[in-house]
This record gives sequence, C-alpha cells and structure tokens, in this order.
Amino acid sequence: MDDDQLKKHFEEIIALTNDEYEYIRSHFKRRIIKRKRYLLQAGDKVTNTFWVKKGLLVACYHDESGKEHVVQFAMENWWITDYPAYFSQGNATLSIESIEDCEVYALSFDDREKICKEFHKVEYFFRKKANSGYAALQRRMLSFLSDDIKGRYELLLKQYPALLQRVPKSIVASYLGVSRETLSRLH
Amino acid sequence: MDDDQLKKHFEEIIALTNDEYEYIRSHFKRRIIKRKRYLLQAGDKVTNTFWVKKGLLVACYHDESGKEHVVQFAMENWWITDYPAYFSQGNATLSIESIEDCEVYALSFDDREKICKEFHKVEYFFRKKANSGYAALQRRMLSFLSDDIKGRYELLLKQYPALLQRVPKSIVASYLGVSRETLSRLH
DNA sequence: GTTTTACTGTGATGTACATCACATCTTCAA
DNA sequence: TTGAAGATGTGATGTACATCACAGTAAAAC
Repeated sequence: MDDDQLKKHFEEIIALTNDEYEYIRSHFKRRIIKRKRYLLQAGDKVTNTFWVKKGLLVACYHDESGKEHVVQFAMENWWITDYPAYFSQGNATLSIESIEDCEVYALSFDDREKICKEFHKVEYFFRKKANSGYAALQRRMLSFLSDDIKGRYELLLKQYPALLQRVPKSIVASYLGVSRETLSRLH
Repeated sequence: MDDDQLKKHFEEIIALTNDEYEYIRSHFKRRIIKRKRYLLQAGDKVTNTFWVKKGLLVACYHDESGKEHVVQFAMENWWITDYPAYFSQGNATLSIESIEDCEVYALSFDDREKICKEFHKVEYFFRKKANSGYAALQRRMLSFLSDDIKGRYELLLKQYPALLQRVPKSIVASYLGVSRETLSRLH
C-alpha cells in the first residue's frame, strides 16, 4: 500500500488502528503536480492544508513590485499551506509552487476539524504539530533578529542540509532575507 | 471572584461548566511580580507557560555581546514563555522580564498535558491558540521579509496601538529589528 | 544535438542603517 | 525636594548590503 508513509507520519505521535487510519485517510485527497507549477495561487480561497509525500515546494509572497519573498519550504513529511488564510478561511496572500515533481495529500479545514472532533488523539496530533511549528518559527525569528547573514545561513545548513542541496540558491537567499549575490559572496 | 477573567478567556473558544473551570483553574499558580523583574531567566529549566491577567512582559534574547533582542510581548490575556524550551522541556535561551507590575498564572507543561488529555475541549482550545499564534508569527516573519522599517512599524501600530503606548521605544525598536535611533528618525 | 533558459559568481556603485556621542527632558528613587 | 537614571532625538561617520551589469557554466526544452 502506497500510503504507509502517511500512517507512519501519524504514528510518530499517536497510535492508530488500521480502521482508524483508513477512516482518517479517506478525508485526504491525493494531488500530483509537476515541477514549476502552482499548488496554490495568491488570491485563491484557501480551503486545504497539504502533507507532502514526495517532492519539494515553497510558499512565497510577491510584493507590489513583483519581488518574491520565500516564507516556507516543504519537503517530504512536512505540511504546507497559507496558514493565516487557511485558519481564517480567507484568500491566500501566499503562492505555493513546486520545485520538483510532487505528490501531496490535501486535507480541507472542515475535514480537519471533523476528524479532530471525532478523535481526541487526532486533536492531540495536530496540537503537537502546531506547537512544534511555532517553536521552529520562533527560533527562525530569533535568528533573524540576532544573527548576521552568515550565522543565519549556517544555522539553516545545519538544520536542513539535504534540503539545501535540492533548492536553487536564489530561493535560499530569499528565505534568508538577502539577495542571491550577497549569499554567493559568503562562500 | 477575581479570576472570572481566566474563565472568560477560555470561554472565548470553549464552553465550560463552573466545576470544569474550577478543576482546570486548580492547575494554575498565581504569580505577582513587580516591574523590571525576571519571570524567567536564560538558563533556567522551563516548566511553565504563563497567562497574563494584568501587566506587560517581554521575552528577550541576549546575544554573546550582551545586546538584547525582543522576541515577544505579552499583555493582558496573552500567553508567554520560551516556547522551544517549554515544549522540549529544556533550558531557556530567552529571558522574560516585566515592563509593569504583573499578575500572571503559571501552568506547567505536565499539567497542561494532563488537562488536555482529560478534556478533549481543552485540547481543542490549545490547538486553536497554537494555530492563531503560528499565523500571527508567520505574518510577522513575512513583514520582516518584505516590508521596510516604516512599513513594519506601521503594521505594528495598526495591530497593537495600545501596546505601543505602554512600551519604551527602545524595546519596540528591538522587536522590529532596528536601533532605537533609526526608529526615532521615522517620525 | 542545438538552442534557450536558468543558475551562479564577480565587479562597481550608492545608500540605509548601526554606532557613537551628546544634549535635553521626563520619570524614578532616596 | 533633589539627584540619579531612563528615555528620546539629533548629528556625524563608516559599512554591509542591494542593485545593476556582465560573463560563464549547467540544465532544460525542442
């Protein structure tokens, strides 16, 4: 069965019987997208969050001058969406684009609330995930406030060495809040 | 009863009977601290998160050169701790200091897990809070990546006008990632 | 296989910001 | 009430970075 990987992902935190898992699984919709395509576009209504089975995506903001700012990456076993818009049921300010061919599983907001309501342990799973995500984002914010560019890059390299092999340096630079020329000059 | 305010805070999201609330309430410990004191110091084991009933606090990081970086504010009805350390049961990298005299309610990690486990709706409450916190932090990160200093300040002013009246401008500047002189020059 | 596109590194230039120093006013502590 | 400490604004100076331009290499598309 090809989605043992999603079951394993849940079971990193909670125990699930096969029946429980099949029921939860039935709320996800599989999506295949090719590289350099949109999974989500700014302005779209955001109804889904996405778990990445395979591939690599980025969430970006394009400012009024068209400049692209990378807010978030997602590789295998990560979740991605425009979270502010997803939680408030609003329209996206971010776009999500594939860097590689991807296989993702979409879970709508209503379905997520439904399975959390039906299973206390699924509620627990998503609270744990949210707490971890918040801690990681707070560490990133702290690095922005206190580290110089070299320090930020080295932290990212230490945290996600495999990720950085797969992403163009111009995208890494944008995620770090610097130009690709500046990042290039660090080496 | 002087902690209707904590009950009201929970009831913004979930319904609680008086007995349920009294039981939950019994897991919190009241702390009074005077202005310019530590609630948490870097290096301390982080066992508690804090809900603010009255007053104003900041969470700061001091880098190797002693420079202070403000990571988070908390005024009434906000929660604050060193989240990465709280979730991982580790030692604080942040210090939490009072800007005004404060009354806070401490909830240990173990007690929070306990009341979440015992009440599905408390689990839901904290998942909702975590989701909101993540969305707010992602918006802040995005502002850092894409707005100039003036834009960041104006966003903060629009979001929390009352907060900015209560905080020294040097602390606001640090939270925005700029020097107090630069912030002063924006006016 | 060839052409086009993407990616990366480097040089030159201008500027927004940090830093340091100082002055003034307000608030706090004794 | 007085002196000390804190907060804020302003001027001067130096620099790390963005931006623009260009060149070369690798990968993708046809």
